[in-house]
Amino acid sequence: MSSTTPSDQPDQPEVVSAAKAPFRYGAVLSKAIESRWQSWWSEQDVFRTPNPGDDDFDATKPRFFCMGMFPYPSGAGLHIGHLTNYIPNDIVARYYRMKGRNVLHPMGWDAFGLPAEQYAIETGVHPEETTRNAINTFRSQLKRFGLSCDWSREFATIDPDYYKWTQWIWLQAYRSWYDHHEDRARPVRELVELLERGDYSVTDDLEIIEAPAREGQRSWDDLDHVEQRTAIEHRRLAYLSEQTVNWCPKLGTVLANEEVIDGRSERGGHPVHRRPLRQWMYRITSFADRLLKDLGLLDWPESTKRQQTEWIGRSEGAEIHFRLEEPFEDSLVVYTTRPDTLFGATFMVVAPEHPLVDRLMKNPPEGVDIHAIEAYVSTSKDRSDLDRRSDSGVKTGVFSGIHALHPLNGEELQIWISDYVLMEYGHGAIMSVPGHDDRDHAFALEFGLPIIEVVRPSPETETECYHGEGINVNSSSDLLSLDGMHTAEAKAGVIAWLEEHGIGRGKVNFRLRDWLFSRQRYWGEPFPVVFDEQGHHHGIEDGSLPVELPPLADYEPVESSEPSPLLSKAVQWLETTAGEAGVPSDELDSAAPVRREVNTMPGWAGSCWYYIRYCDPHNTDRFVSSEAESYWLGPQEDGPGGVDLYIGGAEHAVLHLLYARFWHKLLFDLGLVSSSEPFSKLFHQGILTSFAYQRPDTTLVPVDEVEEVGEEQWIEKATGEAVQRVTAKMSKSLKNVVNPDDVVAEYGADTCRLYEMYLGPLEASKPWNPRDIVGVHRFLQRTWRLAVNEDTGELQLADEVDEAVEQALHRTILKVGEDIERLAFNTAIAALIEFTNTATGHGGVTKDQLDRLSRILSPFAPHVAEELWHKLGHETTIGHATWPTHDVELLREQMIEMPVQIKGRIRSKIMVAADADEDTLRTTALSDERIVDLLGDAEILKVIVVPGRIINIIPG
RNA sequence: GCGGGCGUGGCGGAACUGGUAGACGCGCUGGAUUUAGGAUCCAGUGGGGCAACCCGUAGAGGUUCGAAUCCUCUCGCCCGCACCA
Repeated sequence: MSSTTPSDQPDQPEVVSAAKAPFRYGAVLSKAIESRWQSWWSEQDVFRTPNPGDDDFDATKPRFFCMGMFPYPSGAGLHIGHLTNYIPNDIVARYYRMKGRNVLHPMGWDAFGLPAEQYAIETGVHPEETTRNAINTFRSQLKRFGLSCDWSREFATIDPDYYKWTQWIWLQAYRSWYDHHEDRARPVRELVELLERGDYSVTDDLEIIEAPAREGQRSWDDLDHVEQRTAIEHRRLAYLSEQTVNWCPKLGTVLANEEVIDGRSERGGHPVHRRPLRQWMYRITSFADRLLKDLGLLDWPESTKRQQTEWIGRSEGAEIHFRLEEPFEDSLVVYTTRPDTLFGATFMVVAPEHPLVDRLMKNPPEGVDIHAIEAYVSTSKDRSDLDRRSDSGVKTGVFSGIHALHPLNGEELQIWISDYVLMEYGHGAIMSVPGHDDRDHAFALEFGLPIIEVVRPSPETETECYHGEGINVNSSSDLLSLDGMHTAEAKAGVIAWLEEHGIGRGKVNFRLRDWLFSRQRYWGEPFPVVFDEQGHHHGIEDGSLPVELPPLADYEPVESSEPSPLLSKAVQWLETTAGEAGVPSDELDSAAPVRREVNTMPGWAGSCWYYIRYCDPHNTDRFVSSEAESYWLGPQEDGPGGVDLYIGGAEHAVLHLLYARFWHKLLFDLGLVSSSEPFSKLFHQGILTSFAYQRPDTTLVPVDEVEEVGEEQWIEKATGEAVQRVTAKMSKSLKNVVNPDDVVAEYGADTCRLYEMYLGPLEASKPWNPRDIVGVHRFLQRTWRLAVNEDTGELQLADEVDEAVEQALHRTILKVGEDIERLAFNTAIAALIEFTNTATGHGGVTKDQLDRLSRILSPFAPHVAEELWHKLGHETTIGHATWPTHDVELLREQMIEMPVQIKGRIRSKIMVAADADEDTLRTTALSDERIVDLLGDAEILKVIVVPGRIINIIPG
């Protein structure tokens, strides 16, 4: 590394008021220091991280890969909340670098997606341009904070060099299937081999089964080309499917389940309607069990693991076949988690979308009131999810006119149609047990259906609608008796009986659904797939990637009830030939006309694997080299591998964080990455709030519409009414967003970094109070003054080591290191402040002490630390200095003060040798003057001695 | 409704596996210095009391020699899920 050091003196401050102390640490000086070192770091490429294979790579060092969730560059620019993500990362990165690790600390941009497109529509400027501008703004704002990122690894998800591989990964899924025997994803060609060999076979419905063909079943070779295609389609991990989807007319696109909250779009809060549509899906459900199980390997916040657990929603129960009455020959299949309550099933309910309902309407049996059914089905179709949810608990429904037979007692059970049963879960049909399920209970009461009690908490206790486990009653027939059994036993009993009679089986169910992956928007990755004239899809060969997003002048969505992908406007682009598009020649003749897929990928696509690309961002041959991948992401002794520390907002708990895990597992199965999980340790930073003003009716008033009229008193300008100051999440509409540039201008970046970390625990939501910033600024000022003469700018240091200062420094080195490792930056900074105060009171620090102090300060305030470091004569960056060591011996105090309690109340304090044994402590405490006085001649029953902690005397 | 988390000075927050509650910062009070300061330095700062001492970690109980920390109930706030059978 070059030793060129910029001039030792900062630019001469210009402000008159500073004339008295031109080298006092303040806005002017901090700015000079910060810009000097920022340019030096960047010119000298100080934080470039060598990769395995590079000349300057040191393979003996352990790695540390830490990153924040990359920002979505918006037109509004960086705000203070972004920094709660990137500053902690930078502190940790700088710390581990000093502790001798190879630190990978990159930055990039999440740049495709809806908000950028909407912003472009609002401003009339193309998203490519607005997004590039926003990236430039974000980059320079972030650099102003002195982040020690390796900027040479920067990329954006909209770079064709990047999304080429996003498309490539999608193709890996498209070309894979899930082997449930081996519990892993495998290439489709291996599935074809299994079918060709006859190990696997195909049913008449073209479903692949993992067993050889049975007598009379057609073999793979007997199927025609289209049939073979269809069979494979049923297995691809990226597949086209006609599904009921969440269509948001306002956003002009469909949305994934994860993006719909309470029937509204997660972004914008627009109503979402359910409608059938043919869309690209990801078979994430195949990974459900592993996504759930492997949470156990992760050092993640419990709340996030819980959210993913609930989202995946594993439940154990049974599938039960109820025979339909004559003339139907088949049965109605239901899923239940309480097979033990089978004797309590008094009717059945199917969802309005259930196939049985269709059959009834097409071919109504005698006596069925078809009009009522049609009316009900059509009403529920029009109702959104939001309307369907009956908060009041009132249930709607209609009798289908037909019955099913209870498998155990032969009773005829009415089959009802109601939208409280969801087609998407289980089989879209339930057995209703109104005695033990609230919803069934409400339905039974509404429509006067029978209720039977079959479980009691104890044999004597009758209850109204008991959901818990207990003892079975009223559960006997000629075929089976469960009476007197406990719930677990009864469940097992029913399942065993069902399996024995072939009318049901134990079954594990998941709430997780497959991931709807297409969007009808412009600003996203195009799918690397085309359709031939028969409508069959063909993946694009690797060599023809990326499929570049065509420039489109008119990307305004048409608000309509019919989804219409914007890319269908790019007529030139979408009509092409197989050869032009890159369809393998053994699939289609190169001259064959094809149409490109006009849907685009959702905003989540690019963020599903960007951490992998950071390891090797400029690779043109592979998405990542295996050397780089296994070094930076490979498994470690203490975890599954992946990013060592990932910091980001909790709002991504079941979106990005679940999707990325899914992609990673897919890549892992295909041997493309070496770890089974992407992020071994995850941390959520808390939200920053700031002052907002509230009317008496609790509505909030924008900050600039409020005037301060006295101490702690504010009025709304427009009305003159008093408003109350509260803290609220920063938002554009409340105009209470803090711009980091303003803080930097007033105090400098080091102060801003320090303040933001000093506010409180990283994970907590905390209020931003500008009044408090001055505290940490003063700390930097005092630390500076501790070592630098404010008139001359020269170092002024103590000659003699003061033992108290030396000991305090060792204690601080230890404390700061420990606190950084547990991400407790607020207490680390408090320790630094304490040290500076101690040193100030003891005549300052020596040169050697300043050397160590600047090193432990440097992760937090890198610029001022770098300045001090160079003043000490160092010529390379402090960022690569080693972390100072602490002497354990020195930390051990000779004499310590110990509290002495009588009956748990502190009555005195004694000075004792730190290593005094229990007897000595007891004797010293009992002979303490005050203790003797207070005890008088009372008998002493007991003395509790906790060495180093406390002595507690219990008199009689 | 279900699940989870959190309630500590005027404010932000400290307090390791139960062991001196209030570290550190803001604010406030007094003093020093300065032509002046929203600068700096020193001292003080949970409440009550002259004091010994008493009371204090949302509230009420409990366990313990000892509880902010563990247990039970109540209240308040925040987050997640929400007809998933």
